[in-house]
Amino acid sequence: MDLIFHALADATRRDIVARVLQRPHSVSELAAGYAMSFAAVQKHVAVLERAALVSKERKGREQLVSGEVDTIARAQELLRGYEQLWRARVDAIDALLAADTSADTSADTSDNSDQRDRK
Amino acid sequence: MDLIFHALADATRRDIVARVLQRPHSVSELAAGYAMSFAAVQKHVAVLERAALVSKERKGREQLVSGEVDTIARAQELLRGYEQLWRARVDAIDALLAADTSADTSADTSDNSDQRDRK
DNA sequence: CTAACCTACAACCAAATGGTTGTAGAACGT
DNA sequence: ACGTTCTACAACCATTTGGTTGTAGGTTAG
Repeated sequence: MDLIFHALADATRRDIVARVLQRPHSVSELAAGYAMSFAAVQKHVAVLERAALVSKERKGREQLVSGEVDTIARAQELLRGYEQLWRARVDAIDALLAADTSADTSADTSDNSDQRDRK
Repeated sequence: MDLIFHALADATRRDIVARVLQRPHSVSELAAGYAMSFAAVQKHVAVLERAALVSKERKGREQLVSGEVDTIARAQELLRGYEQLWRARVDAIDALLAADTSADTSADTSDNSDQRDRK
């Protein structure tokens, strides 16, 4: 997972991912689009490949680079999990507030409010 | 965006994010959970703060660190955009295949296939 | 006031990153 | 067979990163 996010933490690499998701590109085809040496682009592709965000496939003398959407989905699910953690916290606060505003009708509300701060 | 993904490319920092999304923690409270010095955890928090993934708020002599869910949502949307690019490509291929199998009925299908490889 | 605690920041160090150039091997066109 | 093209990899360099220790400033407790 470290590899995935590290690979995405660079604008050039994100641009490469966006390109090869639309259609496979050869390495030199990709390199032509950036103001840096061929070897530099090659290294960026290697970083993406190490993170399984792209895959290379020999096609004659050139190497076709394609995007791996499954890996992107995995990263997305992790972020979604974080959002869920946050949502659970907000829901707990809301429940607490709701119990507070209707405290005059029910006698004791402390019996069901202690399962939210469990570690 | 570089800052966000770079900040998430470390297991310790991701763990910190998960913790403070559930409830705010002080820096020393966070540092107690990891096998490294206080200053190291402080640096990790600084990286997360620079990426706007967490925010600090003075509370007496300690500093409360909270998670910023909006920034997480922004990163998630970027990944979702990548998935959309991929999906558009697959749809185009499907359309191409569908046109291919029914090619004997329609004469030419190449007139509307040139707006997808624009830069 | 003094001691203990939480935080901030600087200096330092080993290792990784992001770029360069150069060399070398395969595959293709003529 | 030969030159060109595409790719891989090594060596090198400047900068950043992730960790350490040490010092110093505020804030709370006694």
